[in-house]
Amino acid sequence: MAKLSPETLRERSDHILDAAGRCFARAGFHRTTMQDICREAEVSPGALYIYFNSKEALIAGICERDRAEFASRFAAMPLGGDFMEALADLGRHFLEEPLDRRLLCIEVGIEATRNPKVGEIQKSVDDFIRTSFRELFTKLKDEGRIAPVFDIETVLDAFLTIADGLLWRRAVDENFKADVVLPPLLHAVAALLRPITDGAKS
Amino acid sequence: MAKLSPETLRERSDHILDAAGRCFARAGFHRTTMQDICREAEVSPGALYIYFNSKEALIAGICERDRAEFASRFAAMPLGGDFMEALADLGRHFLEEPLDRRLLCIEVGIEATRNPKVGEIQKSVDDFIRTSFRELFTKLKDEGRIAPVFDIETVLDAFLTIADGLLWRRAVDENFKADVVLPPLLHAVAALLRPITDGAKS
DNA sequence: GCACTAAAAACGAACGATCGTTCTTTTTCA
DNA sequence: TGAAAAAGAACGATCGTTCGTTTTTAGTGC
Repeated sequence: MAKLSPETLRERSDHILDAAGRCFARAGFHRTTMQDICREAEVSPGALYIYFNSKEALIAGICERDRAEFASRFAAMPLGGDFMEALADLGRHFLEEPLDRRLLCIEVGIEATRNPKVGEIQKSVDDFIRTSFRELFTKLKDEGRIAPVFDIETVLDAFLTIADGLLWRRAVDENFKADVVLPPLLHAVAALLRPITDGAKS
Repeated sequence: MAKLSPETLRERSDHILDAAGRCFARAGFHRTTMQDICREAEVSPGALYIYFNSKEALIAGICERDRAEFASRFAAMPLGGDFMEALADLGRHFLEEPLDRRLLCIEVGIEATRNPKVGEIQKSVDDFIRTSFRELFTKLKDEGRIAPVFDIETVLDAFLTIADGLLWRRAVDENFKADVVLPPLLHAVAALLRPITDGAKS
């Protein structure tokens, strides 16, 4: 008796995760202390350790949640109609995220190269994104709506590299302006995909 | 009397910096301990602190040296003749760096967002690179060798974002293959610059 | 060229601070 | 009221750094 309801448990765990996310984004994984997170979440160490039994678990938790959110947001993107316009929308949406999340994204990416557990989580997002775009590009090619000069896998590599450039720059460059870079980058991507408009070459 | 010659001092300081660089690349700035660096350099803490009086100084030293090396290497690049070929060379050269340096590059970039001293160093590299390419693109445009659709500054932003994508991916993606991504990315960059070949539009 | 010397360089045990984590106590709630 | 949840002082480990000691080194007189 006196066990908190699953919803309450989930609520408090999320609350701590939120606080941890802010701390990690602010100072990086290895410079934020457990005390920092406790202070940010207004929770005692004892309470924190009920929900996460190590700092590692907290990092993994952040990564996992970040992954899930990104995947679901990405999956909800409508890539059916005018796909170049949809890509632009995706880009804009992607670049409107708060600074917290931007830095966290980078932080996770680096941690993934050194922490196997985080590495696995990160890999699953990467695979998800790659697969999603591969399917899209393949479909578009099969339907004759694009005529890429390079094969799909190569175009995919280049496309994802450009996307990573945005990922990096939006986090690191304080003067970053989405509406400036997005048009030329979409132009560059169009050169890779070579979309067919009205059956005539562009 | 019995003071070491400036060359010897420089030698040993470089030796420590080398070791620190390897450690930092391996585990990141904030997870490598001074003991790690001492072990790697085969030097006692006391000796290390003669050459660098804090961990901060060591980080700044690494950044500074990295910056200088990159700048000089970049400045030595021949961008005179066929500039698309020169860009390809630059890219290949850039992507052949050892993994150590790749991860260090990313590490420095993040540290720059949180450590003012590193931030200044990083900014000076960024400015140098941006200025170099701005001058190149402006010259090419004035000479009628390129006909970009967007203005120079916008093209520059997009170009540097793509370059950052390479910077990130070559460090983080273990399956990264330079010879696969480089051709399509150069194709994309060409779409931005629109080089003029033999006076005819491509 | 060789002992001698004084200062610089290097050593490495040890310091205080702070880290992640635990544990005893107190509070909260079904 | 009894067990779960939260609190927060305290733990051992480890961090960056220091400091008393030893070793090395370049200059000196012979």
